[in-house]
Amino acid sequence: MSSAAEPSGLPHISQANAAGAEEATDPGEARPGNGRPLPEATIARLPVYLRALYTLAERGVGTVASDELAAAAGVNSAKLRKDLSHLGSYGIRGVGYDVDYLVYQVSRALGLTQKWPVVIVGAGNLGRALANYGGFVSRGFRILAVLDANAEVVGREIGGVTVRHVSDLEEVVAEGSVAIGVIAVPASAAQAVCDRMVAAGVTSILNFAPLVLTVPEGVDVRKVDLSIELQILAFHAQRRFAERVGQVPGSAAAEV
Amino acid sequence: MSSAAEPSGLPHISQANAAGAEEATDPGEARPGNGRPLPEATIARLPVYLRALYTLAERGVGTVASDELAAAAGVNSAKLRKDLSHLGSYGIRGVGYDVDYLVYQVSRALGLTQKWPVVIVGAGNLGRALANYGGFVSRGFRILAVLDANAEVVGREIGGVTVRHVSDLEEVVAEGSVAIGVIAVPASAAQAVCDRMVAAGVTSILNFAPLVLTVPEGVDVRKVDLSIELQILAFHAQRRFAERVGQVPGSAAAEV
DNA sequence: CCGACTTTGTGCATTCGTTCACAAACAACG
DNA sequence: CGTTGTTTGTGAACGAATGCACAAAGTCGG
Repeated sequence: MSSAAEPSGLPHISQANAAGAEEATDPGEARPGNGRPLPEATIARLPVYLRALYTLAERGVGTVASDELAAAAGVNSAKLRKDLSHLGSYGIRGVGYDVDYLVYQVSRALGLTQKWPVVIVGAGNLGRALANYGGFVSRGFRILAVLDANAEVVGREIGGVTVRHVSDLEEVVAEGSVAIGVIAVPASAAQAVCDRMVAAGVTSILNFAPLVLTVPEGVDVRKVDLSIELQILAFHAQRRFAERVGQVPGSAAAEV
Repeated sequence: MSSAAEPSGLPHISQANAAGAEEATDPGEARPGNGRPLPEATIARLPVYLRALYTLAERGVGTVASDELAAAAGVNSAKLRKDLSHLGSYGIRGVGYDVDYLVYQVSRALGLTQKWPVVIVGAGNLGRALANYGGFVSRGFRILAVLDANAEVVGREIGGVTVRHVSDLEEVVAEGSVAIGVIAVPASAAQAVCDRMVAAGVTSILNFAPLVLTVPEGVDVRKVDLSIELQILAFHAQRRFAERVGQVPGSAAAEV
């Protein structure tokens, strides 16, 4: 239903595919879709585009112009075009982008055409939220195991898998060739879990614990801090109030 | 409270305070600690510094050099110094920064010297995780209410407050002069909750639902997407694997 | 009181990211 | 087949952020 219908309107797809620009190094080309560094800022936005594209596809939209997609993703249209241009030339001038095709290209660029096995350590509220999170389970990732140190929760089922004890970490990583680990434990336990992950061979770690992890060279750590964004929000709110009142905040909320 | 003792070692504090650079517009000065725009990138890092500072303070550290603090926060020391210099000149050359004093200054810059009342909508796993999250409750924020549409969870206690029905949203916002709202509901319900928050007078919204919210001018929305970081991680993991195998990206490997 | 030493704060160069504005490319239509 | 209209892809100007490297400013020991 989505956008599989609309075969006649997409001559460029077969063309682009037939052109052989898919995998092989395109000689004479400015190698746009292949071995270009791909700016970090662009990488950070691709997931947003991807989500917007999925939404459009579900709604049955077959083709989308950069203006519309940009609006749906909440960015400038010029920025969107430049971002996508780094992946390659996948649009049709005068028409726009084919939604399904772009979904595929963005997914491929992000490395989501395969399903990455993920292990989550920590089955507290956050770990449970992650395991049940749509964006995790759906495209690109497969939760191989959820681990916890608390014997209380071991054995329960969360997000389709049964919680195992954290002592199984090395075993799980080895068995499933897990490269991505998610840390959703309290800050006090995070570094230890991290060390064990690294020792077991995990090379990419997503850290939700509020502390800076120390890892050896070659291991990629990204952190999501639930409170940092809130603090940034507070900063802007304060500034807005200060402007309005002409004073430091305090009149509005502090007295209550 | 840890390093509150150390009165003799801080001659500069009284000096800085006495200098009157605290609140009033300092004439002739380049107004460093006052009405300077304060770069967005700096704002985003201040919470990280603040956390590192709290950790140091708990450990009883009274003074810290930019190198150490930078290491604890995971950034370059030059960057740290430049960031802090935007707040004012709060270090002592040859010594470093007083931890407690810097905690206060960073908190003040972020607007966290007061406790912002926050309302959380959505008492699922994520909402519960947020309500129990240390960084939320501790300094700077006070969870005024947790709301949910599910009658099942209404009445339960989460993070020190009793869950109320989402229909009380307007009432809660008005009563508590709430300026910050957190959305932790499924994507399908998020825009509706957002609209009601805005209508009730909330001007800062932290969105955990995986969609782009539409808000009128003057409302500040920030989003935390739990899966975006994971996807960025996947990208780098893919690139690393591809390099190792000598597949797709050839330029990166060739450059090294 | 002075000289050696340490660490901050910042001017400057460079890199990275954003935005504008427009030519090239394509579809649509007569 | 040519003309018109639309939208992409990108060169170029601009702005923001990073990192270097060093002078200024302070401490500390004698």
